[in-house]
Amino acid sequence: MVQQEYIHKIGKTAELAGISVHTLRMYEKEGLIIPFQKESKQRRYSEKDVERILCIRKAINDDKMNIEGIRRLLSLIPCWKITDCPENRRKKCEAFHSSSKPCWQTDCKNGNDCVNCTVYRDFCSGESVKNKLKELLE
Amino acid sequence: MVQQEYIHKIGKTAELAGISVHTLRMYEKEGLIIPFQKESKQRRYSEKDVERILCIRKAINDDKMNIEGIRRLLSLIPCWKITDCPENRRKKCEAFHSSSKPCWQTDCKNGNDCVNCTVYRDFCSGESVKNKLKELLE
DNA sequence: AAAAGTTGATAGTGAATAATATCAGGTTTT
DNA sequence: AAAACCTGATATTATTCACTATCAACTTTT
Repeated sequence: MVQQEYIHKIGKTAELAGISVHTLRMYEKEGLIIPFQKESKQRRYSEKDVERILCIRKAINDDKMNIEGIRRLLSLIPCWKITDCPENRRKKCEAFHSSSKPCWQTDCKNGNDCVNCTVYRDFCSGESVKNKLKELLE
Repeated sequence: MVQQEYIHKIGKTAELAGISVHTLRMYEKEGLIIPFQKESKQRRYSEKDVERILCIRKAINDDKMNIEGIRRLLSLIPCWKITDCPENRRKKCEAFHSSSKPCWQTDCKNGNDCVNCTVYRDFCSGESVKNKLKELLE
């Protein structure tokens, strides 16, 4: 369905983002990005993914945050509110309780594919999270 | 009024927190803590301040966040909602717009003394911020 | 008057971090 | 069949980070 947006292979993506392939896989292991993966396990990235990677690099290189800090900041995204996660599901959901991992690194009980989930897709910086809070808190 | 709780001088506080006096002043310059200051400019710390310092040290030593990350995480506290900051005041307030500095490091238009403000006092970790978000988002 | 505090420098240290590189053995894509 | 990918190591690098230490000149507390 949305698969056609995932056009870049990892080598091209790394080139576009100005980093090495290894670093890209590292960001993934650290929970900062989720690529689309084909059945063959090969990764594919969209233009939006490239933007996200650049956003993360900005946080690291310009803002001087470390990866742990970025991950914990993203862990504050109120996924339960954004996805309207019902109370009984929240209770059991690691994502709701954790402040050390973003929801897409947990056992999120919302059946969505995180790659296409708005909670993952729409946030990569403190600014984007804060803006969402302003919206949600009226 | 609340001044009697600020009982420790900087040397004693550093000792209680297990760090050097210099590091304590560094945390202050970095925007992580605000000590009470007498007219003579000498700093005084409460027991709660000591706890806050230990909380910050936990984030650094155990969680491996860096100071920039902690500051930016604290910048997400929805001060405007907590203090019921009216719309016209928000507009002009740096704290409302910034995601790089906590409100107590900005020109917050709420006339409160930040040392005694709940926005400063009640939050020192991602967990405490997330818990507040849960409360405010119903 | 001595001890502890103040601001504002400057310098140094050890550990951690982000990132690159490379190897191996295998699979997928082109 | 060659190029690019995969997982999973290991090693190395340069930089940054948090922190300590020390100096100076001055002020406050005890």
